[in-house]
Amino acid sequence: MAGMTIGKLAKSTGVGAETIRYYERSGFLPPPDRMPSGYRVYGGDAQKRVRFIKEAQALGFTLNEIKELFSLTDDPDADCASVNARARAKLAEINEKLRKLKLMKKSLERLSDYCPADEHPLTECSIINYLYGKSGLSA
Amino acid sequence: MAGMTIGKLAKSTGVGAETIRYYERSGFLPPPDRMPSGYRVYGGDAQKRVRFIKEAQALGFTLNEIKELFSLTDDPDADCASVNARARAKLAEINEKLRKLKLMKKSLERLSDYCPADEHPLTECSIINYLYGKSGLSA
DNA sequence: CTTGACCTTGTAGTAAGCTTTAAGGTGTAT
DNA sequence: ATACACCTTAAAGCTTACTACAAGGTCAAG
Repeated sequence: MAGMTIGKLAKSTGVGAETIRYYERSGFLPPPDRMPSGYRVYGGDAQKRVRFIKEAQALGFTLNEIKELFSLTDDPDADCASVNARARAKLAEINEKLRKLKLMKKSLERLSDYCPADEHPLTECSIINYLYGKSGLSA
Repeated sequence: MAGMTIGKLAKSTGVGAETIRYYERSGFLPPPDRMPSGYRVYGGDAQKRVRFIKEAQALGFTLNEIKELFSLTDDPDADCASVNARARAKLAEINEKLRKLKLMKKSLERLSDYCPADEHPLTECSIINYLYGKSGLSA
């Protein structure tokens, strides 16, 4: 597990080596040890941290929010409740996105179902007319 | 309705004047007439076009897709079916986003419900442990 | 010892949709 | 005639999460 180069870490975590360097540059990963040649050397901790990032991203957290989660894990006063609050805040965001997407879906479905989808000219297309504000075509 | 300056058009459509200029620069709005001073002058067509953009954005279309819709309305051979195809393609995209967000939501809800959300130290936090890949809890 | 894969740095580009800045000209109300 | 809001331009900046150079140094295999 010890002594990975950046390429091995990248492969073992499913990201590109450039991404690892980007994470380091941006403060999402701590600067690793170096070989005499200057090559970065990573241990298991780095692997865990990258996996943490990937899992959190899959839950919808941005990199900056993930940095906050890391800060929490470094804070001896932080507790479960503070992490849970972030999870619930993210959940609220996701629910809001879901709400908006469902509205889009409904409108699009209604428009699409109503549209005959044949060779009607666009002046008679209910979708186009809707987009123009339902009051007729000008262009 | 005739003879609006950019500020009036912006106000009447709910966007900023800079946004109007940006739309023009990027080819989403045609270049308007000018007053002798160089001020842009807009009529009702511009208003309709901006509203079209806003409505289409609310349905999830990107500006480039909206430009395509405008091209269709300028194409005498375009018919209802070609517009409907775009609406259905957008619908498919939205459904895919909905699917992913619902997965996130489910995972987050499970993690958050399982977390005691009290003063437990983070080493015992099920959310953090899940993110580190240590937990028996599956998302 | 040579080949080729891998590593280093810094810089810049990508997507999308604006927003801001700087430096200056115009229209109108008092 | 003097404020003051509004207009003009080109260009850069913002956000997020990378991705792609360019120019060079290093390591392992054969």
